[in-house]
Amino acid sequence: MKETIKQVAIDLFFRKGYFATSISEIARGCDIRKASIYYHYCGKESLLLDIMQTTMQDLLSSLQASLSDADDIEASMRAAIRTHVLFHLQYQKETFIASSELRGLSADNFREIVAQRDDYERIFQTLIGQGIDRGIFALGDIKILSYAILTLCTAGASWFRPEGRLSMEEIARIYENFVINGLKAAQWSCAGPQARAAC
Amino acid sequence: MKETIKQVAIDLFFRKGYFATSISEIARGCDIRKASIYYHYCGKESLLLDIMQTTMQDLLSSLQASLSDADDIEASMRAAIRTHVLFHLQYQKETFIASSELRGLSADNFREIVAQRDDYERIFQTLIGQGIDRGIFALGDIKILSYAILTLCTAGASWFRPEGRLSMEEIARIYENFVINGLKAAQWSCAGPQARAAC
DNA sequence: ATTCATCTACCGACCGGACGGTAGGCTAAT
DNA sequence: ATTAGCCTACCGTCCGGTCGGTAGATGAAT
Repeated sequence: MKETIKQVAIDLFFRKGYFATSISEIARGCDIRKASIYYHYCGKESLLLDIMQTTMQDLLSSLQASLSDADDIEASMRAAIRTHVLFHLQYQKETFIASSELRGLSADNFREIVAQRDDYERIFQTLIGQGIDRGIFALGDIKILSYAILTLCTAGASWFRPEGRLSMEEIARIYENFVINGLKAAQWSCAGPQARAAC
Repeated sequence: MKETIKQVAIDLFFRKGYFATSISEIARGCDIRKASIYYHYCGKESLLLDIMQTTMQDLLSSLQASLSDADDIEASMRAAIRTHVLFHLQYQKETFIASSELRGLSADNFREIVAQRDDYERIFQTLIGQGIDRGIFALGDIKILSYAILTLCTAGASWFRPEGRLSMEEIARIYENFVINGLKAAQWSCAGPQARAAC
């Protein structure tokens, strides 16, 4: 039942938002009464926290798993982007909640989730930095680039429709190439038009 | 006073979210009582709608103005991206609200705002399509590319801090080049590694 | 096999409080 | 005298959360 509550909450938080979803609604979705929710969860926020914690943990371990068998920087970056996008499309509801309902958390819980998010981002920033150091990627602002890349892919969860025209794999491939080429090509923009013409 | 109410609402909706903000809070921020809000606005939702309408209108006319004196496709695309990013950084609160609080609108108002958003997106899709037709941009899925580009830049409004390290112009330039090069370079990803090596 | 205590999972009823919104009165400027 | 602009006081509703209680499963002791 605890898992049922969680799934119903994920669905409602995704569709209506955390603050616009009431405990009674969640209970109705589980076919139990409101008070029974409090046997499994000590409050509304702990439900949100639970969703966010497991999502962030799964996201992080997905990334780590995908990086374990990549041998060079570009392959790692490609794997990271690909995994990031696929995870966000596959767990669309959970990731959308995790990235848009942070305001529903009290200070302590907020810090905890943001710390996990920062750990996750740091992996990308390290990859970008290594790529730049070895001349694989063009010079650029690492933080801005990481924000751009991550939010770009994360935003996929806000417009993706599973029944849509393209499959998750197709979208992941488009994004992977878009980002990698953006990272590589960015030097053109710094070097000016003559460098571009020389290519 | 109506403008004061609007500005206070923008600030609160941005910081706490639409559903987590109460009319009394807005009134407190304006130093008036709650009931006085209803002299200027007929309800909470009409406040949100007002914010969204003016934001979408300003956004659209900004884009149109920036396109009026661009002569070729690449220049138009650059201007469009630049304007899009700058607008989202400059009117960070308003654009964040407009893109994240759509669920606060009832069906009719929702349709109205989404229609404006679609008009806006269509301009980008047309530009991408023209660029592809004339061989300036690589072949690619126009809708996905437009979503990617727009959400990428829109997301800037969610992490940008005006007091931060980089100015709005610097960020706009990074994004402009990132996207343009992504659009151009995307052919590499379709053509395979040998095409990349040939460059 | 029966008893008895304990625990799990749930329930109906209720609470204080906050919410969005309304009715009607006051006041100062026109 | 009228009206714009704001006020106090209030409404019904719904919220998150608590409480005491209970049916039924479990399990050990008799």
